Amino acid sequence: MKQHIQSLFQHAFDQLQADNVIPADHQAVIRIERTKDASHGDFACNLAMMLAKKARMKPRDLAEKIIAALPNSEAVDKVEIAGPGFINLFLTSNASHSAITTILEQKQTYGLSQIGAGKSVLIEFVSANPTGPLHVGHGRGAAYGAALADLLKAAGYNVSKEYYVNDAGRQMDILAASIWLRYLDLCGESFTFPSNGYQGDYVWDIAATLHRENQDKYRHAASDVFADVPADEPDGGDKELHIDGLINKMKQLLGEQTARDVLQLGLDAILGDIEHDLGQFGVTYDEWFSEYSLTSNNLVSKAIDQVKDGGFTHEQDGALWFKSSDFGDEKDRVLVKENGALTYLASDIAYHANKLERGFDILINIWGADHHGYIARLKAAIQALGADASKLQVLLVQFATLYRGQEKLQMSTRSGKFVTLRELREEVGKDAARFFYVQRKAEQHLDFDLELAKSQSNDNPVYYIQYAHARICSVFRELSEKGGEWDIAKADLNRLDTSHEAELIKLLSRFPETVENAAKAYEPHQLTYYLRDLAQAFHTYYNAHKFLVDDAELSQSRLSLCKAIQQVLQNGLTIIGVSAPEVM
RNA sequence: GCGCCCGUAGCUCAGUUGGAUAGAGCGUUGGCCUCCGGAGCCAAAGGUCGGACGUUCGAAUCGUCUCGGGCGCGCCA
Repeated sequence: MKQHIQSLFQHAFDQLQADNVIPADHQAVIRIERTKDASHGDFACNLAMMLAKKARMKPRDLAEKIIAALPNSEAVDKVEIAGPGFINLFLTSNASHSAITTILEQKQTYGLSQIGAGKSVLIEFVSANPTGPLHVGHGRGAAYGAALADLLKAAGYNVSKEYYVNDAGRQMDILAASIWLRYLDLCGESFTFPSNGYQGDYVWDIAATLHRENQDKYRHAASDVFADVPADEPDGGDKELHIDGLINKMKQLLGEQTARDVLQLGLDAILGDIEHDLGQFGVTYDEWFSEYSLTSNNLVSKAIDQVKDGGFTHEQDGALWFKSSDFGDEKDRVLVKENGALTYLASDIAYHANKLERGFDILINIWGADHHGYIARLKAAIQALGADASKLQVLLVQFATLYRGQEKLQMSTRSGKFVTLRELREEVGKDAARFFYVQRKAEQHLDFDLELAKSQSNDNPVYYIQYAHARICSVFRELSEKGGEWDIAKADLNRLDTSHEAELIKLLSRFPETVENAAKAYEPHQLTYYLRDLAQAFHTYYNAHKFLVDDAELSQSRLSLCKAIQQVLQNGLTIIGVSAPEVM
């Protein structure tokens, strides 16, 4: 409908240019807006005010000429000039009601858009180190990423979701060493666990598996393991040197391959746990991309060579540097350390080279806000690889602060209260968690109140919206219990003439635009506000009018409207990963 | 010190990309049918959009400066 209106104005604009009212070379973007106030009609256009200067006319005079040039349309009831020169359009009731029939015909596909047709997007999100279970801090990235993916799909994009698994590097070695040490403990060795090792219970669980499957096969005397290893921090040494010494000793005593096997066992267990957790959270991936696969296939050194061949590196202090400052980064970054080891950036460049090779049109990375300093160097890398920096969109998600009512929860591992995403889900439920995480714009700090998320009242927007859906379902249950049946053929939508109904129909017709705007801006939160508005309008309607009335034509008309509302609530909730229950 | 994000009602936040009288929820106050689900509805009160200057027909929105809060500035990942 909006497009139809726009084409009318475009026609008028062309006409006025032909008549030399507006300079022929002038280009104008015609914007049609929804009105806020019903007295301003359904749509408004500010074209007259935009062009007044060019046409050397008063806005209101120009508006009259524009209106005179507007082609006739069956959808438009009347046109008015208002305020400083707005042109307001009022739709005919038939045109308004067409939204209902459209929704009932298109069902689940109502609201889908084609603005992304033919474009492919890779969304990488969460990508937490597989060294332990997911934290509530990861939840926001998970909920936002999944909702954004579904939103972009709804807008017609071809979307792939990916989790980058950091299964190479020092953190993984520390995990492997932690598992092996716990295993040695289970074998009966006694020693002090390193202060920098992973202390969580899940490490014990993995060690127990290792012990169950291999008995004492990988056992070495603690005295051998700790011989010549630098002292730990509590003993006056350095915790980093201590753990590195233990890692080296593990590789030496077990051999590289066996050490990798231990690592792999831990990795599989933890990653399996993460995948299961996210699955329960309604978040799934198309690809789990292994960082280790990059190194083992030599892709990292290949990527470094590519950057080097482009002339974007230099050597200094025995290290190889990437001249990212050539592309606007504050300073250059190390790719290969003095000791020959690769930096995280090096494998990240290889990873993004791989993403580019796979031919995506848009690469979206969702990161925690604390990583914003990293954006410039990665964008620099994209350019060094010969691609356009704008291809990479890094979306930052601010931190969420957990509250229990007034009480702010400390999310430290040590406090032991409420740390994992699983606990959050178990406490407040998937729907509430998903909704709360996406109801704020990503760049807003989020206060997540557990009490509110659990409360069953108007305070809680999730239940409020779901309740609207369930209520409609309940009306139809009541209808069939009374032996009635919904049949739109027996409806006359012109009977929907109350202000409540006009408001609802207007909201329903706005859904496709809302999806489009939210997708363009990467802002799923726009949907949460839309859904709340729609639910509220329905609850108001419900209290003001009865649907199951003796007047069959009226009753069928109202039921048709209800059915359309139910459909849109369902479509919207689905995009943000929240269920639309028939009973609550 | 430099960079990024945020400052809107007592609290938590929207604000259709520069439009008409700045909107919701919570909280406060007062109301609602023996009725299709009260997890609901109606109403009232509540504002110098952090501040200043600028851009123009028009600014919460754009620009400069300034104040306040969060985060980041490793040969860590």
